Amino acid sequence: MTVAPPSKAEDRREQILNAAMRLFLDHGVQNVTTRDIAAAVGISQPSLYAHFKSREDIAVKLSERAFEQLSARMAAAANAAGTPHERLKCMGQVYVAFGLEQSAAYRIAFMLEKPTAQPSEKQAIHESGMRCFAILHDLFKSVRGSDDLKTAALAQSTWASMHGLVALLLSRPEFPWIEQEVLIACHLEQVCRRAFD
Amino acid sequence: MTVAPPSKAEDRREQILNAAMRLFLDHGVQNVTTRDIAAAVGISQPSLYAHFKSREDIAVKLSERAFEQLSARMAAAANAAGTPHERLKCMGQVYVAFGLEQSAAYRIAFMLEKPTAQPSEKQAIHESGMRCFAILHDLFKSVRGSDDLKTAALAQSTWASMHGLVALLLSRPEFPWIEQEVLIACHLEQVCRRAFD
DNA sequence: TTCGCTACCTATCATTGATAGGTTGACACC
DNA sequence: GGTGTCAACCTATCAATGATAGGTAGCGAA
Repeated sequence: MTVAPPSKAEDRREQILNAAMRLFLDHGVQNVTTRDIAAAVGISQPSLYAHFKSREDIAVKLSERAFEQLSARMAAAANAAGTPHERLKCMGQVYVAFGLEQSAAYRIAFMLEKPTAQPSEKQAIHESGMRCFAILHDLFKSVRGSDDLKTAALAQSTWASMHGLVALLLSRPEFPWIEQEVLIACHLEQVCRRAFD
Repeated sequence: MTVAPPSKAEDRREQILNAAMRLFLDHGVQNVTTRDIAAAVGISQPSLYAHFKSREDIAVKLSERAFEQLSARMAAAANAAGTPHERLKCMGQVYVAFGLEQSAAYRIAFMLEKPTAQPSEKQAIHESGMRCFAILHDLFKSVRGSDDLKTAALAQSTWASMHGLVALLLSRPEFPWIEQEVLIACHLEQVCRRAFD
């Protein structure tokens, strides 16, 4: 039967994704070639195309996978105990920590210029991000008890502030930042204060 | 005398920069080739290398030039009349407007992954950005009357929030944003409120 | 004229992402 | 056993791209 062929192909796919993620993290998404990835896996470069449609496809799949983790962590923060203010702050901590840890995935999702952006691939990564934002938006809707323009504006503004810190820390590591933990704590405090007003 | 040779070379350099900026804005920084730029100017592709060290060098020069404009606009906002809160808000408006208008330069400066980042080129763009941040930082220092850790934290946090909005609007144009002007106004209001506390 | 310099050009690389087409080995079926 | 089929992989090769090598037309000064 063809019920459950835990095919070697699926294993290879995992190997490729793992190797690519490691290389992306170590050398930057833009500085890793398909030949690098293939060599890390131990196969020829064209063999990658038996498992993925393109180089970008590998990156997109990695990003989707990472965003499922982020969704889960954000949902946990949203459903945690505590005041809405505390939950929002927790969500912010989770978001920033995710961006810094999974920097390659975060870059792919939010910081890379769209190539020609095939609707299909872009759509997938877009929906991953949408699910994450929806969790934040829902928190604002439940706290404010409505879904008006102001609520959407506050949620989008809050997201922008969270993203800004992650994006700057990733793209300008040489900047004379104050101690990172202090900066993150201060930023989240500023962002969350009166966030729902 | 070699006093003032308003050489044709300098004109060509300007032509190249102008053509490159237009192409970067129209098609995205990553989707423009050196051949595209050369064709737009009407010269051969290798001739570009008589005026610029590399493709990235063109991008860096464009970015530096744009950041001088930004510095000037931010300085004007900092020295304008009004309360510190008003001046900060004005600076935010200037910053966001700049990022959206000069999106190619903004991307080059803040949103592109560093290649191997030659110290020389990276240094130049880094200093351009530093000068802009210094204007923001000075406003915080003068308002708070000190230059302690908290002051630096607030200034860096504020910058991150500003950057976040620009970066997200540029990188996710397909997101269902509320009306842009409303979002920007709301975001600046949130960021500037109690910014100095 | 002849030097030398500027601003170009054509020809050509090496590196990439991607495709074409063939080969191997395992398994099913007669 | 022979034979077909299929997945997984390979080598060879493209086209596009950034960058270099080396030559040349024009022009002003000695």
